[in-house]
Amino acid sequence: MPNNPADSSAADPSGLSGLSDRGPDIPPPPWQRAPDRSARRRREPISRDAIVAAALDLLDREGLTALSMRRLADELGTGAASLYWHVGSKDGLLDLVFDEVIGEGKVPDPDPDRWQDQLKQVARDQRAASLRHPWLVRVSIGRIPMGPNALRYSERILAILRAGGLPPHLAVQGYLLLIATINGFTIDETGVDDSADPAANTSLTDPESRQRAAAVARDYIASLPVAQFPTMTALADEFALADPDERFDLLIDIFIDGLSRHAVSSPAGPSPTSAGQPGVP
Amino acid sequence: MPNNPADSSAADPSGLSGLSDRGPDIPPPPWQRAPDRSARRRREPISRDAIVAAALDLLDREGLTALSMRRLADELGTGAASLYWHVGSKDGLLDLVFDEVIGEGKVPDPDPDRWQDQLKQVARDQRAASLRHPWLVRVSIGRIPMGPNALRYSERILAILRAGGLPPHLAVQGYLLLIATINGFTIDETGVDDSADPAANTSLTDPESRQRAAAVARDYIASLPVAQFPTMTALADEFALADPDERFDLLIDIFIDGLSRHAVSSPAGPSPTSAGQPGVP
DNA sequence: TCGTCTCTCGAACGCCGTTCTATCATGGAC
DNA sequence: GTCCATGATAGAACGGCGTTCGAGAGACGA
Repeated sequence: MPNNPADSSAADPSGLSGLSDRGPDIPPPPWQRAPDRSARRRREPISRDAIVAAALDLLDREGLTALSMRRLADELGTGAASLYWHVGSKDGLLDLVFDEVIGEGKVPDPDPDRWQDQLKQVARDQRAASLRHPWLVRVSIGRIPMGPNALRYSERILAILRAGGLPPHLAVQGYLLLIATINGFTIDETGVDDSADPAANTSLTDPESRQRAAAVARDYIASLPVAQFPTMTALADEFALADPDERFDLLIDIFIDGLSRHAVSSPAGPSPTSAGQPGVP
Repeated sequence: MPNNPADSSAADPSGLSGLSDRGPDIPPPPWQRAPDRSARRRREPISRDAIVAAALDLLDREGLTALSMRRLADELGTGAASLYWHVGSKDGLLDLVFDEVIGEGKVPDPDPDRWQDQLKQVARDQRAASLRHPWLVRVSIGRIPMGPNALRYSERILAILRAGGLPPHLAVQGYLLLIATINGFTIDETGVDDSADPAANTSLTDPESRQRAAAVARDYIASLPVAQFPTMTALADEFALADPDERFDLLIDIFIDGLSRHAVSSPAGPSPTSAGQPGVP
């Protein structure tokens, strides 16, 4: 009789479910741990939200390359196969994680007089989020943002563009281009990969190591043959002085100013109420 | 050529790599074929250029996911381990492939009166190259372009910017932003991945399937609750009409026009000969 | 002839995403 | 109280990946 019926009520209440390990009364060998199942069993059923939260945590802690289904399952104290019941695939999981992070972004209610400043602030916030989660842009690459949070996000940005007087066509084009422009800037700002292991995420946050890397690049460019690279060698210092914050501000200034000038010269009716939508004045 | 990348430093943390199976002097059993080695031996030594060419061919034919070291070695009639003697790593190989493709791009000699048109043409050419090689932008992501062709490419673009009268700082910033902007646009234009297998690369080239995908997106957006998404539902048709060519032209118009206006309002001396470089008038 | 150097490559290591399948726990139907 | 459908877990395996190791083949100068 393999199990004591008195104390095993939690583990095996049916009593003799007996089978699995063949012989009727041969106890399972000690080296293959069949028991203790009750300890971890019914730990509490992992939920899809818990998986997404753990994935987000793991991504922020160790970066994109550290996220594997096995590793994530370990983090949750379960097996990799269990995750597939909840999220379908790794790509599906990344869909959920992406939409979760997009939900962090706050977009203000449209103010027609300040639409350009509002857009610039949205752009800065988006870049800040991408620096906070260096894996974000890379995850977003092949992904059409159609989660609920992404839709809300798009809705509010488009509302700002329409409130600013941009005609429908230019509003949509401008929105798509704004996102693409921000991503294009941020994607090579977020380095090769991620924090790796020992808080070595120096390429982004630490200004000193960035300074050092810039100096190396400058020295290399300056060392090129002048006859073949007259312009670059003359501009070598400028490569070292490149400040990402300043460059990003320059980019969105160029973009939003240019977009607004295209707006006034657009032939389409500038009245934003042409579509009869209630939320946009 | 003394560039053997194998430095043979300790790569086995467990230490005990030597063991597994083989005995000291047991001859190989006849059923495991040691011979016929002479038949394929000295086929002709594969070169680094041949590897790069084969990788480029494989990428263009079947896309980024199809490129693995094993697959590429098969393509060359050799073993995967052989490639590592020539290219060091897959990443090193991608460096070479990337620089090879960058070398395709032709940048005109600077014409001070036409610098904006010249830059726009460079941008269009770069986008065309990224559509011709849909894997290009994805390969370029974590990669600092420092190969010989990339340096020549940068030199010529910077020469155009300087010839246009942009001060040194703005020329470098504008160059970096131009590349980032083009990449940001092209990266989500080149789809999820690649041609996969049966000439199914419909997402980019075939206008009909793109039309159909746009119609699906429009219908989905139009089906959203109007109360929650007043702006998006009103603009649903615009999402279907989005023409990438037109959108790209709009983007570089906005960018180059904005850059040129920043140039004239810049405090730095606009004389392009201030650095004493011979190649730029 | 010998030794050294360049180059090839089968085998293995440790990872990956994913699937199969056996199993357990639970709760409603009878 | 018993039975069964269902939700959920997870070990084992499959095929593939990048990379390394070590044995060896050929070329070539001494």
